[in-house]
Amino acid sequence: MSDQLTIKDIAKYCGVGVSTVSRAINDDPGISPKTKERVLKVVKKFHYVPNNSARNLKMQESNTVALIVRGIDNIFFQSMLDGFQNELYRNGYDFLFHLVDEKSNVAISAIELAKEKRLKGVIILGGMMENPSEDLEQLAVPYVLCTVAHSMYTPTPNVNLVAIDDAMESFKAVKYLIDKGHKRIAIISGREKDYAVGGQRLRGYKKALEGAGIPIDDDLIGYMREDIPEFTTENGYAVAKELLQRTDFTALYCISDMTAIGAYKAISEAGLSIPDDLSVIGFDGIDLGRFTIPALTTIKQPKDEMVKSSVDLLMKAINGDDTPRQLFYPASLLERESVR
Amino acid sequence: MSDQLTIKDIAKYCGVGVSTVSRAINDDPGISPKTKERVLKVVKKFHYVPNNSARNLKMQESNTVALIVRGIDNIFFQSMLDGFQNELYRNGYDFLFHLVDEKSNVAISAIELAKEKRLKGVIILGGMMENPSEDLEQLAVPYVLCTVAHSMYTPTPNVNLVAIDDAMESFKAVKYLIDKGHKRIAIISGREKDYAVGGQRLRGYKKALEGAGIPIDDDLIGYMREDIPEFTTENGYAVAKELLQRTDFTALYCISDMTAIGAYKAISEAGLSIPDDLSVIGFDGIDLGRFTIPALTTIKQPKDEMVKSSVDLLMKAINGDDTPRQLFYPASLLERESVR
DNA sequence: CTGAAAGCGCTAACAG
DNA sequence: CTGTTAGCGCTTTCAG
Repeated sequence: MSDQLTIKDIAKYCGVGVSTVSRAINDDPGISPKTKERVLKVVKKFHYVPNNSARNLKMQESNTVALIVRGIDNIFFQSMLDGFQNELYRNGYDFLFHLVDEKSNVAISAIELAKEKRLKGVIILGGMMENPSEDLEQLAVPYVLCTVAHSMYTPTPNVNLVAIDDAMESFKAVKYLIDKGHKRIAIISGREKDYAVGGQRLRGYKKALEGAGIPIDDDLIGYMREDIPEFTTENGYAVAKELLQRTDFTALYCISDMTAIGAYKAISEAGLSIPDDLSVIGFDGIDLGRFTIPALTTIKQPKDEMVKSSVDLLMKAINGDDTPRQLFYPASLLERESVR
Repeated sequence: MSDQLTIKDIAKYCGVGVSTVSRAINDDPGISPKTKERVLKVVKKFHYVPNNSARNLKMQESNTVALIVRGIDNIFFQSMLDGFQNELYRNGYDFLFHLVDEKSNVAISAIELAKEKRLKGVIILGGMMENPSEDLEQLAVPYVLCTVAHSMYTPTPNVNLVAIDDAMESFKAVKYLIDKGHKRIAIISGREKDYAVGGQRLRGYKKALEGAGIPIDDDLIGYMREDIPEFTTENGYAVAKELLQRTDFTALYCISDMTAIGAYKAISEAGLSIPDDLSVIGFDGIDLGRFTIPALTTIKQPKDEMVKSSVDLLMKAINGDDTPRQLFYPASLLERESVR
């Protein structure tokens, strides 16, 4: 717990100027190997590390792209992190992961961070943004929104966007169930007031039912409980339990894999078996779904492609291409063992 | 994508000095309400956000404590995040979560971050540190290590430490199995070269067996595969499968709950049933374990207490108490349904 | 109550 | 090759 070392201290100790120290630690070619070695030895000896605030402040630009995520609990997003990091590295950029807490405003965090770190670009992952181009107007660097939801009736915003069509994919899931002969299909949807991802997926559910001439029964619609974190196993368990007590059905559509895993438990406790008594389909395609018993049939989001093309879009934008693009990727039906 | 606004721009636009703007945005009392309002209106109008690098550089101190974690994949650590954040807020500190990637050195990241952000304190969560007090010598602020492992034979380091006794708790798990009458008990351990958490837990396993006069059979020891991320469901699945093919046993001890979940799958695929044919016990006590079928019996780490006392220790240290303490918490056996 | 000016620690001209 | 110095954007004395 010694006092804070600065570049000056190192310079003084070595009997050189601060710029020489700076050159040494930054691999600047304009320094003699001897001096460099001498300086670096001292740096190491005292474990000197430069102050990044000073560095960031001075540097006109960095080589860093930040990935900003709100809330860590989403396991689907977590599984994309590595991909982003690698893809960015591959493109020669440093990667900065920045978590913003649930209460904070993502847009403002992004703007702050961009200034602070002189970012080259920003990728925002997940969450919901009503007016991206407006909220992010002060974001002075290129950015792309990856699976950022906007509310149902907002026209596609004028920004770089990578996403899936939640309503359509949801439709696909339910259609699949219908094609399998199911008529009474329950859903574990998002929160009742969710007009973003949850709302869209619920919309797809209703559309599929209507398309097949099956009347919508409100008893079959379960909304995630407000008193339990969203999209969690626990919430899925609680809602499935309610559903099971309230009414009958032969298939259950869970708008996220994690909630489906909770539903498994409720179903098992009800003495029912999957898929013999009840079919279950999930959404997301997380790895865990391979290991549930039975393995979870689900709608798999093409996360690798989404990661890759998010980065590609950002690279384009960084390199001066200022036409924003909206890329919607098709998800795929992953048939495993939970539907019959 | 306008140009970067600085405090000067705002000052100029308002026709005031920069210090006045600074006072306005920092709620400094020494400013007339009128001017303040006028300035803030302009700030809002242009969506001005100050540059944190400049701010951090200038500020002599912050009010921030950082939580540093290496690698996000550990679901057990994830479940502690919220607790840390709340506990720190409750103590009046800002919370900064900082993720360092697998390749980087946690100690250096901590030192850098402390300088950059003028941190008040640091909590390091998880990972492994051979010589904490040495590696962190340049960390100029108080810190505590929470569940940071050190290798088997290192004496307890002279730092603030909150942890469980991995070997002892592991012993407890295996002892429980033995008391239930099991003699052939397999283990899914960490990587073969893991001398930290994995090694300790393996040690506890061996000790329990020896204590009961059961000879150790290397065939019963499964090491996590090197080609699959550690402590994952996938790894648990792969190792359990190998174990099942290689030998017979009536109980399986998995040193992490996530790997146990993978083992469930392998066991199911082998046509065996839990706990009738095979008992399984995990380690960690993650929420998911409640929802597996059958619910997972496990050793539950007292994470809430560990979080709270990590923060307490840090508060003490920040307030001048410079006696480092090592707190080892007892874990508890959580009997659910997977052992018989 | 307000503005001018110093300086946080660093990098990058620039001059030697 | 090396040292001196300006200045990144901000907060904070210090005068007014």
